[in-house]
Amino acid sequence: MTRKILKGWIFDVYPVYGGMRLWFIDPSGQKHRLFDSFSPSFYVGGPSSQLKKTLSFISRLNLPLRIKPSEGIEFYSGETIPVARVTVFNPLDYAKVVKWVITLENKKENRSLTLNLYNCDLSLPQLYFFSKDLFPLAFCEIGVGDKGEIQKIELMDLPWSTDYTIPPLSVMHLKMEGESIHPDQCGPRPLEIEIEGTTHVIEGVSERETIEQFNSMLARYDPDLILSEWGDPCILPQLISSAERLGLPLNLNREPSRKVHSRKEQSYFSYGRIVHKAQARLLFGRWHIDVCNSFLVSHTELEGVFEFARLSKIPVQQMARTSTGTGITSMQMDLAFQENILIPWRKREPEGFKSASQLLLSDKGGLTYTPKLGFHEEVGELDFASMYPSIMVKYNISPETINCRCCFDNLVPEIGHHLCKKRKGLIPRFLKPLLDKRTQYKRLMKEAEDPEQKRIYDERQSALKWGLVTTFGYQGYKNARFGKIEAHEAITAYSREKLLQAKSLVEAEGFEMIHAIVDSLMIRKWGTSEAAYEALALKISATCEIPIAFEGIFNWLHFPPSKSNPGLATPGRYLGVYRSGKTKLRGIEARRSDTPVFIKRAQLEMIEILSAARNREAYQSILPQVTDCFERYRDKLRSGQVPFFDLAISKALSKAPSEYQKASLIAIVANELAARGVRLMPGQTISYVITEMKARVPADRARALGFIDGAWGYDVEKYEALLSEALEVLCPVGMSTHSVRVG
DNA sequence: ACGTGTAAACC
DNA sequence: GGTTTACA
Repeated sequence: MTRKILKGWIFDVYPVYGGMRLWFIDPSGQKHRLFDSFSPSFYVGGPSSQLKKTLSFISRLNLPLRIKPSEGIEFYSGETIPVARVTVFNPLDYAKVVKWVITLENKKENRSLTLNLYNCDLSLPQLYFFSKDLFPLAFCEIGVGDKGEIQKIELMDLPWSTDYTIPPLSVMHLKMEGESIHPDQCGPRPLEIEIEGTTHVIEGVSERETIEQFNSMLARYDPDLILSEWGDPCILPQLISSAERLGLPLNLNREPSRKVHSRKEQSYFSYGRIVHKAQARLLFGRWHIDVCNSFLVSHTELEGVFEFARLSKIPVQQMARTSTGTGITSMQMDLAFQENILIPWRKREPEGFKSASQLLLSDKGGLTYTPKLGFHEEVGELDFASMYPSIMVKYNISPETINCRCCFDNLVPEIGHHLCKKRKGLIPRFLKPLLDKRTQYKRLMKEAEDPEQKRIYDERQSALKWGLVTTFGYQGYKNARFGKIEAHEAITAYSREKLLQAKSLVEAEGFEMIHAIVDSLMIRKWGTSEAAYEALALKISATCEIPIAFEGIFNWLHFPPSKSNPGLATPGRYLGVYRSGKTKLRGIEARRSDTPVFIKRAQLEMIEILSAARNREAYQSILPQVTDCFERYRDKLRSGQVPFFDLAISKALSKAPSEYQKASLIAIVANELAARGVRLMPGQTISYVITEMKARVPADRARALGFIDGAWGYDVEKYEALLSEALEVLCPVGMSTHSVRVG
């Protein structure tokens, strides 16, 4: 038996008969199709008579499996309990066996006899990576037999490493020609493929030729990654169905004889909001990532997906399409797995009893103050860094440590909960290295000289930030595997205490509060130096026992009046410029996803002009320049020459088009699209241009971006009004004489 | 398979 | 005043 030694990266892993297919890429970019034997296990616990019956049933299933007495740590109690370990020899049988046990359980009438299942609802790649201590994109050395069977894997990499490398990937970019509009929501356009710096447009040819050209492109370049725009909901399904119809092969997969895996689209209701997940097309031995169908790609680029895949041990294609919540849950499950903690199948712990007075106190969330209205100079900002995760680590907040059976004296402020002092919780143990890794990336980012390296570190730290934020959110989510509402309440209770402590400290030092919200303070004492702020931050950190950082001093900071209550400012809508020249924008048009790019561009340009102002007088004297800028944009609008794409407003549907009661613009356009045969699911985003806001016939008020043509014009007056609003937030009361009113 | 509260814009 | 969407 010849034996080859390979060095390289784990690229893709999925179950095949008797084990896992493992695709490996070596430093020269060569791909290796390997096999690793693997038999996944799950655990069953519960009353022994019940357990015996169930186990004797599954042993009669006629599937190769082994049942062995074993033990594991129960998550909530921390006690070691006896369980039966069921090992399924063929991974392809695994889901079947688990399902049998679950259906058997559901048939039981007597609920008190219900069995507990553990480690049973993980995906096979996750189970494989957890049990073999490997992870996606891990660099390792592999001993391979002559049939591609893996004999030995030596890991030369760690998920917690910050200086890892990514294999050399050949990337094919796949999209429809032109602007990035959902292909279902516009007319037909030719396919555009870009690879190795060349762009190919497949245009004006038959379906057959399209498939043939696409196949030859795949054969010629053999890409590792197909990076598409709308590949999940449109391009791949169309290619696949034409190939099927014409009886042609379509070699999207590297694994021969495997069909492309399809996941159906779905809309689901989650806490009063409809979320839409587009259908997905996943490949075997090759990655397909739709940049329009990935939260992580759109917020952190590919580096964030790689970082998350390595830490969560979820394969790259799946990670790109899943939520950060699923990612962090997988990281937590991995930690539990390594410590022999049994991973609960479903959350069964009922919420602890809460009295009415507790209810009033505990459900308050973070503190929010009403900011001081208007224009301010010399305001300093202090932010608690990763406040919620720091609190969870510092106070040992975790579902199994909150209201433990032992430490009744270790009370959470305000609310009646207490926390364990004896056992370190899973969540803090998971968070500590995550917080540290993000700190490291932020430091590396500052030190890096190469801008490309800087970008990579920035994307990775930003991915970890999403992980940290979600960990807090998940504590309050009723179906979270490792979450508990009481833990959520404890975190916000501590956060309020910290902010109040910080507030009274700065006020005692003679600072005036301009604004404070959750983890951030904006304060002023005329003439305070940066060094004095740094000293103040140290003092607060010492008192509060969690780190607060000095962010900078604002040359100016403006809280515009609320539109519904002009006497008050709103906490979520402001803009300012630090002495460093950096701007901070919150809640204004330029930050909103439903603002047309034309308006965004105009507002950002006006803010850019204002960012030169160092104080009130300068701001006031620059305002005429802003007015000039505004007029330039206004004239462009009036000329009628602004492209529709720049005027498009994008919004998410909250219901099916026919269910809208009011003829809002989004309802009008959703119905227009539906009439054109576009299938729209709640949660999907649509884009439209306002054609005539006051048209008597609702259908004339707005048109879908993808179907609007030169016969239509846009509503100049309406867009001018939007532009004026974008200007207005920049004009503080008392300085407004320079602003131009349009009407 | 992410929370609650709030603002704002429209019909 | 109700409905709808978006943001922190």
